[in-house]
Amino acid sequence: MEKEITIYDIAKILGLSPATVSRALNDHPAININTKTSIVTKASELGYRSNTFASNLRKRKTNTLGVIVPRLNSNFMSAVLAGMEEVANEAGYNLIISQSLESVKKEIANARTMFNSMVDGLLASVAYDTDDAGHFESFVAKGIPVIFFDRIIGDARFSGVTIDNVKAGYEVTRHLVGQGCSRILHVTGNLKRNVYAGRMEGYKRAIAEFDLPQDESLILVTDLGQEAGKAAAQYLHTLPARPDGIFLASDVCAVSCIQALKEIGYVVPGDVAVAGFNNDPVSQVIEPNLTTVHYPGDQIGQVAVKTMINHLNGHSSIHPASSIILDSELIIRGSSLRKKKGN
Amino acid sequence: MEKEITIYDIAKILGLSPATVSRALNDHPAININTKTSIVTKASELGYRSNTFASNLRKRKTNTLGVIVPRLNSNFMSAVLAGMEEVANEAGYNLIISQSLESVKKEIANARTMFNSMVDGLLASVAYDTDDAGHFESFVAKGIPVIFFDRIIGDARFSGVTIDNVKAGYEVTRHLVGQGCSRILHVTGNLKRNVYAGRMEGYKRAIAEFDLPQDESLILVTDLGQEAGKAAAQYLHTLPARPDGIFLASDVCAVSCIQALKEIGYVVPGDVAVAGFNNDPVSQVIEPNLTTVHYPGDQIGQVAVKTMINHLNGHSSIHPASSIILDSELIIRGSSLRKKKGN
DNA sequence: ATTTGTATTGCAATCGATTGCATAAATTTT
DNA sequence: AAAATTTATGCAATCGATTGCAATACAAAT
Repeated sequence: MEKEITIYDIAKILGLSPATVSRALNDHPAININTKTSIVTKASELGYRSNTFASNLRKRKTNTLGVIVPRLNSNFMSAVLAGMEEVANEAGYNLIISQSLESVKKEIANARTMFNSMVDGLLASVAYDTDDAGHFESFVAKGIPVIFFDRIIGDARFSGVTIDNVKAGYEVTRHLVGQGCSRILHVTGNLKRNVYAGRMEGYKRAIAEFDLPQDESLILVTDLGQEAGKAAAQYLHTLPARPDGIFLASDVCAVSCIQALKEIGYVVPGDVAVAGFNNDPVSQVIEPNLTTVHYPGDQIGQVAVKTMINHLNGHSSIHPASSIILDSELIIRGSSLRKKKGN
Repeated sequence: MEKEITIYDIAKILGLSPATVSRALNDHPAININTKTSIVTKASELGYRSNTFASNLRKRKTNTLGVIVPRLNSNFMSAVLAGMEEVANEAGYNLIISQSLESVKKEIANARTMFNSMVDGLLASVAYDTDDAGHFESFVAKGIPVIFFDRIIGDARFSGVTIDNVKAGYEVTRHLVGQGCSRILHVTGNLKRNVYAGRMEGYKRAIAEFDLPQDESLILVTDLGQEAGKAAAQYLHTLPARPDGIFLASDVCAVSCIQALKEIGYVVPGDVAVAGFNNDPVSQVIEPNLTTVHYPGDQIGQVAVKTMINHLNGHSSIHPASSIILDSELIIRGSSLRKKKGN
């Protein structure tokens, strides 16, 4: 554990002042090119590395972004993170990542940690049950930008990066209708979350537009887990007026639902057409392949971080309230295809 | 952007010295209980937050662990990260995560960044092509612990957390043999990596033990991607002496292989029994369900971080060279089941 | 030769928290 | 009552890098 080289060491060796060394290493224009070269050379020769803490302490900036997600281990989220990491890394920012495990309590704790770590900005996708943005107030108060992604909070003080869930939900439902479905069950998640509320609204719009039954018993609020998928299949089986289509707000849930439906004896899409959401890898493995909505996780991550960094550099003028809406895409596969033509 | 509260502010208000305030906030035993209480109260009243940089600068410790992974967006890796985050968070450590995208060059750059960020310890799973531990030397030199996980480097100066890949590979192969397979194709990844080399060695041992053909044409080195799975199916189809079993070192690859096999017209497991590795979610969706090895990602992550933190706290005495081997488990499913009984 | 300008470099304070050592006050021992 | 402890607090240096404001040197202009 040898001692670290500091700018003082370099200064002493070269007979210069620490100030000059510091400037040279930061490529300050006022330093003579020869001096600069010799300093840089000597620095790398000695294996000098800048002490981030001293630097951060002085500059009051951390070059670190905080990220809070509900869960790390979902296909979608890891795509988001991969996208974030890519952009952040390129711009010289580090990411501190934490997961709330869908618990508001842990989310609050994580936010506090991020706050105390003095992140330059915060990127968050909120937990299932989060009611308000109280735990993000402190960031606002200190002028630290907060950007929500995917699961955003409808609050005028934060911007968000997401897709048009209403439109996507509408398109899925319209597609099912186009395939001849006339009673469509919608399986969704906690409606506090924009993503699920939006998809449901899209569903309802399409239902209304095509004069289909607006039956409350056709909407099932669940946790969208694997069990929920099975339960949805059972539920459908018990309904007197049997639905002939299901739109589930998550692929993982949709897949287990299809499995359960097949077990009960239904034919997909013959008896029941099924559509999911997310374009998870499992959607291309289940038989029949699952109709779904491609959800650009990596793009969401990239855009969120890009927006954040631009904002930190003062290069942008995003209104706090503005949201960035990325394109999603309906992907039609076997699980809903009953007709050869049309959509 | 109001100004931050510092211990000096608190000291002034309470008529004490910054030293006392600092000690009180760190629960130093020499501080009077009443003094301590009043300081803590006032601090939270003012919304004081400790400046990590000043603290780190003085303490020469960052409470941050660096993590380098090949890719963030795989099911296995996100499980690992989730496990890591859980343990780290609980112990008050932050994680800085970066991905090499399977590129040695990026891995080297990431290592340098981590080094310059002065992480207290480094956790790494190396890229496909990484040949040596050169870029981790600097950590060793500075006495910063490095722990590899999953894809470890066989170097006496680093410890690692992984599973017994040889044993797992052996068990998979033995199982296939037990199901009546007599020509088993093994599809693997870059053999520089212990995980693939180990699985292959296990495969070879079983092959030798049961006197099956040790044909080099039965070993296929690929990148284990989806395309590789399809290619493997095609390859099998072209072999004059048709294999009746395939052991692929990754589920994702195995699943696309099964799909391609079925497309060509093979019956799984009737014509060809298939086994994968990782227990990825897709293994339970493909039909027939895929026989695989459960790979405890979250445990690997948890253990790696626990080991690291114990080491940092001086609580442990892991020899640098020692490795921690976690249990894996053969999970038998339809894709390899030809007989009703036995394995 | 004097003034003005320009290019480089240094001085010294600053960013907050920590900690070894010293001091002061309160308590106990002799 | 004086001495020895114990308890509680303060002093001041330290951790490295940054930066506004001089200061110096040398070239150009008058």
